[in-house]
Amino acid sequence: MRSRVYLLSPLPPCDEHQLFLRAQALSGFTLGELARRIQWTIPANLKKKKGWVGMLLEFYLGAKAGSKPEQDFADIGIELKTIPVSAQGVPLETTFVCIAPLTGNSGVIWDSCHVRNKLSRVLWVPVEGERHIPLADRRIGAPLLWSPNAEETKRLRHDWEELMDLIVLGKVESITARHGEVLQLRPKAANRYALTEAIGEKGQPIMTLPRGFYLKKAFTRELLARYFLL
DNA sequence: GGCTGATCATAA
DNA sequence: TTATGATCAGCC
Repeated sequence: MRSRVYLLSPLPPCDEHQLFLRAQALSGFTLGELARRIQWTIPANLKKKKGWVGMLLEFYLGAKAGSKPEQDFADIGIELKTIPVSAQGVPLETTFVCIAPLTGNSGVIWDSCHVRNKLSRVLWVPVEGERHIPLADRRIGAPLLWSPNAEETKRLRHDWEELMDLIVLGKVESITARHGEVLQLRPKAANRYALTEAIGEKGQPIMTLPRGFYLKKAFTRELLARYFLL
C-alpha cells in the first residue's frame, strides 16, 4: 500500500539556504520523474496548462499555494520563478512579474511598489522549454538566487516610473510592449472580455484589458548568463 | 524567427 | 473580478 506521505508538499522552507538546497536537489530531474513521484498527471503540452511547470516546482519547494499579491515565500522574502530556457540556457519567454495597478496610483512610488517587492529576491529555476522536447522529458536546471544589482535596479525603476506615469496620465491604451528597456507592460487577462477599470485620456474611468509587468528576455538572459559564467 | 498582443486554468 | 501560475500563436 502506498503511503500518502509522498503526496504532501514540504513545509515552507525556514530560510533562504534551505530553499536553495531544495531547489538544487531537483536539478537534473525531468518533469516526468517529479510528476510521477507525486502522482500528478503529465499534460501532453502546456497549451491548456500554462502554469503547470510553475505549480509543480511550487509543490516540491513548499511554496504556499494561493493567489495573494505577495512573494511565494513571504516569510523569507523570496519570489519563485521558473523560466523556460533553450539548451544554451537562453530564456524562451518573458517573465511575468505582477499585475499593474491601473487606478488608485496617486502617491505610489518605486520603493513600495509590487514590482520592486517581487523582484527584490528571486529564486530562478531554469527548466528546459523547447517545444520539441516532450514535457515529461524536460530537465530542471541549476537554480539561482538573485537580487537586482545597482544597474539593474536603476533600469527597472526607470521603466516602472515611465510606465506608471503613462498609466496615471490616462494613456494606458497607448502603451505597447515596446515601451521600456527591461520591463514591459502587456495584457494579462483570461480573455478579451475580462476588462478592468482604468483612467482614460480625459481622466474619466474606462474599461480596458488588465495589464501585467513582464521582464524582457534580454534582461533575464543577461542575469542568467552573468551567474552561469562566474 | 522573434515579438507583441492574446489567451488558458484555477482559486478565492 | 482579481490574483496566481505562465505560454500560445499570429503578425511583422
